Amino acid sequence: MGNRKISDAVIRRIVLYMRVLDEMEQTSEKDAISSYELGERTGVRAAQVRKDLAWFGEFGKQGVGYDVQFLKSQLHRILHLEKDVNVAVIGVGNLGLALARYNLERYKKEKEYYIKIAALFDNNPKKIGEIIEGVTIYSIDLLSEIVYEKEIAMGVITVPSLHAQQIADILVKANVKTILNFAPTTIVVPEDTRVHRADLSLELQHLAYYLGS
Amino acid sequence: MGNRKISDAVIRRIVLYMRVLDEMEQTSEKDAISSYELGERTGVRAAQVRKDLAWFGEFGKQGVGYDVQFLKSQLHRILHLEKDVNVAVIGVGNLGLALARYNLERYKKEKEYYIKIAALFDNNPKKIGEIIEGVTIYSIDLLSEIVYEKEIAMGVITVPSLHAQQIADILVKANVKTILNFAPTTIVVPEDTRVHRADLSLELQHLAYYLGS
DNA sequence: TAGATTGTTAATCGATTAACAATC
DNA sequence: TAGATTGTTAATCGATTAACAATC
Repeated sequence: MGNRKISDAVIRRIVLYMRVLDEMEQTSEKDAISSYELGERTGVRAAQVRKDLAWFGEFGKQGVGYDVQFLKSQLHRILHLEKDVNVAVIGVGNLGLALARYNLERYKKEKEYYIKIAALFDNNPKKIGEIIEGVTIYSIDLLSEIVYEKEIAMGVITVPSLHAQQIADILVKANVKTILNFAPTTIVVPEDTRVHRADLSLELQHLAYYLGS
Repeated sequence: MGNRKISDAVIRRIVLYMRVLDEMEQTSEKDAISSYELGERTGVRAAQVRKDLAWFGEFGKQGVGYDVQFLKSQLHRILHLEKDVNVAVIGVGNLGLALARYNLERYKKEKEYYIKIAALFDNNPKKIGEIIEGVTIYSIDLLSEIVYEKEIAMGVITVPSLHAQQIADILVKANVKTILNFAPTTIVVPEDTRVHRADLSLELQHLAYYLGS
C-alpha cells in the first residue's frame, strides 16, 4: 500500500471477481469462497486473486476464505458500482441501439447492475425524439445541457469514425471525463480524460493472426 | 527471432499500424513513414514500434523509414488479412445484427477489409431464413454443416450468457478454433481453441472504477 | 558527406508466480 | 488441535524504454 497506481489489468479482474460473487449471492451457494475457487471461476491463479484483492485491503480470513456478501459489497464499493452510473450513448445506429437496449434490459433485470443508459443522442432528425426502452433520443446539440441535467458521468461513442473526435471534444467540454470509444480511430483528449478503445473490428482483425497456427 | 511467442499486445498494435498504413496508401500522403510518426499516429513510442516490427523481420531502411506500400502488405500477410476470413455470427439479437451490418458494410466499402460475415445463426423460427445484407440467417442446427460448406474460420458468439457455452461446444466440434465471445461469461474450450472476451458490460463496469479519481 | 533513422542490445520497469509464516 | 487459507515477501518472468552503432 501507499504508492498506489493500480493497473488496468487488476481492475478488469476485480470486475470478474465481483460478477462471480454477485452470482453466488443470488444462488446462495455458500457463505465463503477461497482465492483458489474464485480463481477457478475466472481463469486466474489463486495467488493473483489474493494479490489483486490485497491492493485494496484485507478482506479474507485465514483458513476460511472470503465472506461472499462482504467481499461482494467491497468490490462494488471499489468499482464505484454501488449506485447508478449515468451513461450517454452518442450515435444511435445499429451498434448504439444494440448497446442501449442490452444495457437497459440488464439494468431492469439485475438488481446489482448499476450501468444506467440515461440519454441517447443522434443528429438524424428522424431519430430525434424517438424513445428507446423509456430513454429519449436527443439532438447532439443538446448534449452539454442534458449531460448536466442528467448527471451523465460516462460517454459511449458509437458514431462513424469521421465524427468520433468531434463528439469527444463536445464530451470533454461538457466535463465528461470517461469515454468508451467504439469508433475504429484514435481520439485525442486532455490528460485528465480517460478514453478506452472498444474497437470491435480490431478484435476480429487481431484474432485473424491466430488463424495461421 | 527463433523462440517466438509473440504477445497479444504486440499483435493488437500491429493491427493499429496496419490501419494507419492502409489509410496512408489510400490518401497517397507519402511513400515512407518513420517509426516515430507511426508511433505518433497510434499512441505508441517509436522504440516500441521498431521492436514490434522487428519480431517479424527487417522492414525498414536506416535514414529513410518504412516503405508504406511494402510494410502495409507485410502486415496484412502477418495478420493473415490478405484474403477473406469467413466469420459466422451466432445469435442475431440487437448486438449480433449490429455487428453483422457494420462489418458487411465495411467489407463492401473498403478494399482491404477482409473480415467477411459469411453466415448468421439463430434459433428463433421467425428469424431463420431472413436475409441481412445478402447473408442468410440459418438455424443453429445447421451450424456444423454450414461451417464446412462456407469454410468458416471464426465464430462470434452473441447469444445470451446462458447459451454461450453450448454454442462454443458446437463451434469446437465443427472445428472452429477461433472464437470471439460477447456473452458476459467465461466459456471453457480445449487448449487448441482460442476464445477472446469482448464483453461490453465489462468495459463499462471497468471504466466506472475511474469515476472516483 | 551529414543527417536521419533503423535494428538491436542493455537497462528499467512492472506484473505474475511461488513460497511460507501467520493465524483462523 | 490440525488443516486450510490468508496476506506478503522474494523470485521469476516478460514487456517497455533508452541508447547507440550501423548504415541508408
